[in-house]
Amino acid sequence: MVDKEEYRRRIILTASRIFSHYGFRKTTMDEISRALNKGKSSIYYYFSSKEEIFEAVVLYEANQLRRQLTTAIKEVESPTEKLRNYIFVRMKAFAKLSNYYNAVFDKNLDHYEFIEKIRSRYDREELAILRLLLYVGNSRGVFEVRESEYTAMAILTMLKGMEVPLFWRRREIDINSRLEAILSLIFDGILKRE
Amino acid sequence: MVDKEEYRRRIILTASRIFSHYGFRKTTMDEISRALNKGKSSIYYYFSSKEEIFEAVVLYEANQLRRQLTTAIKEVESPTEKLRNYIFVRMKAFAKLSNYYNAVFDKNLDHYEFIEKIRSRYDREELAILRLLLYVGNSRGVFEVRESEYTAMAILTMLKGMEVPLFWRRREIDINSRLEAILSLIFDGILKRE
DNA sequence: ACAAACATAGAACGATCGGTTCGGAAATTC
DNA sequence: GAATTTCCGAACCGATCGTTCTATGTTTGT
Repeated sequence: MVDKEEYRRRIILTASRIFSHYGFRKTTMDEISRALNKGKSSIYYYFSSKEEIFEAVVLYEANQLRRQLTTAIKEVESPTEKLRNYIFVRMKAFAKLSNYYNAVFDKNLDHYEFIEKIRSRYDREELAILRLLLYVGNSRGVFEVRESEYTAMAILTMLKGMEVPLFWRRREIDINSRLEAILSLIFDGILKRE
Repeated sequence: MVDKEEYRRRIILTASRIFSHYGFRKTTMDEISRALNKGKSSIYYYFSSKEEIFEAVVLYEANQLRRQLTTAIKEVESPTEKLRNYIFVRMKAFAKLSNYYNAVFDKNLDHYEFIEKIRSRYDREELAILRLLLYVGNSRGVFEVRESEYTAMAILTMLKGMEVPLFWRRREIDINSRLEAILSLIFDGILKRE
């Protein structure tokens, strides 16, 4: 292999697929290596442990989500639609981002530290984005928000509140209608009534 | 618990859900019992081993499929639609019936005997149904088949041939278009051209 | 009320599994 | 052809998992 970094990427992609299906615990190094047509011990040349692979996978997926979110915002113009897109993409993504939850809810995996680190960094980013969206909408006269910081936090709290039940409920319809409900709630409390 | 048989059923249902997600090997007795809010060893009062549970699950799902197929045939009138329905339901069901394949393709599970038994019985049933469909279509002048027995076997062989790749390919579109292709092939070779 | 049966579960056990290490063999680079 | 990179089989060992055993609670029949 010419580029070591490229091969690490391949491992991350493959491991991600298996992790997302079986979770951290049930995924074995043997499976990962077999999926890559390599010997089990060869993986250790690129990653020093199974956990390190998992960390890389979670980080990778977090970055994926970040990109999805920013493009979703840029896609539309009006602040209303930006916020709407943001929430939709976020929720849909989290519904798929099962690795994350497999790890968080696997009580036997008590090494959350790095996940907590990613999560808290992520929270700050999300908060900043939401505040920006609110601020722009405010100055354009579309929103009417006094304290953008706390409103952003309130919205984020709502979104987070939706994450856990999202994990249990399977029906797509349910997710969509719940999203619509949340959205209409947020907008009715936010939109300037003329 | 009043009815022991009822509780066996509950175990089968729960185990089926877990097996179909994780496969035979990765599913632990502990998980099954936890999902039932019971102690691990309590399960052994109803089933004598993990394999016995799995056998019951496979049998249960096979019966489920049988029912689906017969109702799918009864739903429509014309022989063409009957055959069409039959093949569609069969393929869709097999795509979902992952337990079966998890077992068959898990090379470490070398106790196929009971699966082979179910399978061969199933083959005979399917063959009989297909022959009947062809026979009825024939006598109604919709099909033109000389040897319904061998034609039925040929169709069954085609269907079986589709099962394995079905297991690897993920895209729904692909399955559908392949199904259509198979169907049009079968019908063009079967339908009486006037 | 009290056996007999039914139902449950905690503890322990032996076998297997699975993550990791290590030494060295291929393959590639210089 | 030496040096470096990449790969892997074998082995280690702690954890895991299916199963058994024993004991305790719970229902049923009389």
